[in-house]
Amino acid sequence: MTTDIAMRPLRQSLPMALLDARETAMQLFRPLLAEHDLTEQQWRVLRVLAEAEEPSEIGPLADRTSLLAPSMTRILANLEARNLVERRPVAHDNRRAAIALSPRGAALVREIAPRSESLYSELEAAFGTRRLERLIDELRDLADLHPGLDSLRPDTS
Amino acid sequence: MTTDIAMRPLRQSLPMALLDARETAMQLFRPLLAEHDLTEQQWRVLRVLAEAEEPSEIGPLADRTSLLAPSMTRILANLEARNLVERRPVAHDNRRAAIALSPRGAALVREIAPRSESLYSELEAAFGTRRLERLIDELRDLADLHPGLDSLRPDTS
DNA sequence: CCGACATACTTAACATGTGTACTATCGAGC
DNA sequence: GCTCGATAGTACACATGTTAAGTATGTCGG
Repeated sequence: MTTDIAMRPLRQSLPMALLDARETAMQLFRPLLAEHDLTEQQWRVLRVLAEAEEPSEIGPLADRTSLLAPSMTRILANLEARNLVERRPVAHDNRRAAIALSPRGAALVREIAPRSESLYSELEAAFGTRRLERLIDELRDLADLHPGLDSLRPDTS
Repeated sequence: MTTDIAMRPLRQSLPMALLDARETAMQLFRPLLAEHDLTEQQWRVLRVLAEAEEPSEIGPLADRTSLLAPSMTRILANLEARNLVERRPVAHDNRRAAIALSPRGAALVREIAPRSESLYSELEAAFGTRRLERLIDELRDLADLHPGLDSLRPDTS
């Protein structure tokens, strides 16, 4: 045939398996977030701010939410406009800005969090709590390969 | 504190672990695709068409690539404009269209595929071939929960 | 036939992903 | 104080994700 390539079937590739698994998991949570007009990413930001319990600068916030800086800029503009977060200056450095949950944002987190945890429990029940734990450990190990994999890329000088 | 929510740390949540793992894996492949001005999604489409060896209708193509129909419409418009795929009518049904790899698209797949497989092998070497295999199996099982999880969602009638 | 319903896309609107470029500020030397 | 390089964040451009609405065609009962 014209093509005749020896390549792994797409279904057996890791990136595709990760994508499909994630999509399955998120379908469980998306309706809950949609009730409050939150995207998955907006919810991640609110969650991290709630965990932090104190204002976070934008860079570290992007790291902890696994969002890129340009996305973070837009998301914060959105959340700020809805009065869910507040932006504050940082002492002695006018480049930086710190973000804190507003009272309204904190209230929203308090409302959603228990329902989110409840859905998560059902996921654990369906897949197995221990099994899910082990799966997450494996995924974390894989994600931690990141620095090592860099050296395999062709453009590494 | 104002917030004081009992919620799983974001780092230990399955969706976040899946996201981070996927990002790590994709960083390995993105430079290769970028050399040919292909996005990850465009590459998935080309790959599936190459696997199929015959024209695929748009719906099934969207399923096999895990892309949504609106994304597929835009991606196909792009690939068609670059002469990488061709659109053909389907007999006896003018709603449908079939998509096939063009000669140029097939050549591109032949060029990229071996290098992609080579990178994948390095990933296997770094994480462990058997271990990666088991991980993918677990992810597939998780993705297959999908129909079962639907019944847990609040809007199920 | 024909009109209600279903099917296969497509379009539209808004949000995020991704790479690049830009601005403002900061810090270290001089 | 000034300059150069680094850092924090933003702006831009294009592609995709996600949901809802729209369009064309097909199918089936009456």
